Amino acid sequence: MARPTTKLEGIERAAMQLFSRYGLAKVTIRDIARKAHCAEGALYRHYDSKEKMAWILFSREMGRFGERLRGVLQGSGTWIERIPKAVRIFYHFYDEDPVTFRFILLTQHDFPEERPIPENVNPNDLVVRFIREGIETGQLRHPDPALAACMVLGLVLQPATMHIYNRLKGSMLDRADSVAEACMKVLGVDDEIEA
Amino acid sequence: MARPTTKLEGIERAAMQLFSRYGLAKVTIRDIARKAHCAEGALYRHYDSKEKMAWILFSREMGRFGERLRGVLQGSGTWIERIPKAVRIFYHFYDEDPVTFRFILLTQHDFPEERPIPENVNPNDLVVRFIREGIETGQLRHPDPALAACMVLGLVLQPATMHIYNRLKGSMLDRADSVAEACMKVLGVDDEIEA
DNA sequence: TGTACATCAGTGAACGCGCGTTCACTGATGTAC
DNA sequence: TGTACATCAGTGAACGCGCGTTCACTGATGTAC
Repeated sequence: MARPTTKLEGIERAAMQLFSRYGLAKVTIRDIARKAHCAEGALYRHYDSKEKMAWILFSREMGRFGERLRGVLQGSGTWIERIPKAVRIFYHFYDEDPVTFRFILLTQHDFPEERPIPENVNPNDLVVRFIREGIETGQLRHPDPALAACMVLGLVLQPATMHIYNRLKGSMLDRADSVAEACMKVLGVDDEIEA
Repeated sequence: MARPTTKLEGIERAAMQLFSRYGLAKVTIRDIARKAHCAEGALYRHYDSKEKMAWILFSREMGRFGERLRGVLQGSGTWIERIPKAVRIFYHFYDEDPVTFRFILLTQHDFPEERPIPENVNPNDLVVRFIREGIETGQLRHPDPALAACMVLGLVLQPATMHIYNRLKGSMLDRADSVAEACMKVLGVDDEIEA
């Protein structure tokens, strides 16, 4: 983590760190300003309000991650190969930038329904679409793609959540293959690589 | 849902409904009092503070659910049979009392570390213990019980979370067997009942 | 080059709203004798 | 049975703290001529 080069960068970094640790509601503008070493008013040179700032940060980071995930789920390689790749995207992100990952995970439910995550970066939608593709191309049979998507997503996210609360320790990326295998079992595309 | 018979009951019901919908931070004492048709001061005849009230409600409901889950996970029947039973406990609870379920799911991360869920009702701990039992009795081989527990728990909870946000509709209990099957696949105890 | 003006990020004291909480009071119920 | 007192849930106006936000001001940078 390089030192912030502009005030704005410092404000955003401080906000993400505090939000990811304490949640939107418990963090005040003064907290952010103090951590970013600037005046409270500085924040309002860049954002209309605390709530809008939080949303802008959230949607930007969620957007970036969603793009990466989409790149893999709709990318090259066979359909099955993309599953472990996708899990690795999640856990690589978690290991590399835990602050941002936790920020996304913790604050995702704090925004009202008027602020939905765009469909083409929403992980749940991306996974649903991926599973539909698997069904259409005959890689997979499943009566309920929406349910299958939730299950697989929960399978991947819950270990990360538990890592945040110290129930799991160490690298998440090291667990990616193990989790990916579980995903394939759930989807019923377990091709017995366990040799 | 019968009508509340005492003021306290009405306050608690109103609080749970509002908390489960908007989260702890966004609900005010006035909101609760208005919904419960009582004065704001009434709340303080029963609780020291808003925060303590929330914690008391949370730990009570989590405790009740944890007891039920423990009853199944440590109960009668073969080890494998307890898996679908446990999933049904979750989803039966969700269908029967969505307000309480959502309240637990939504507010679980709002309490500081000084207020941990007791180990013998914490679902994650219960599942870890259940999986350890499976390993010890040779029903199951798994290198990492903590990880397996997270995965299975996520598998079960994420569909409920998605139901809250309207990505899934209808009965959750109807999906219990489907989800239980996925759990067994993840754990590697799939005994091909798919006849 | 120098002068005048515009722009804009940043400052931090001040503002004022909203919230959790308090408190003097009420009325109902229970208890002692 | 009646009287005196204690207890306690409930009331709602009032309090005051903490917070998001504002605003007059500063200093740096850019632009026109």
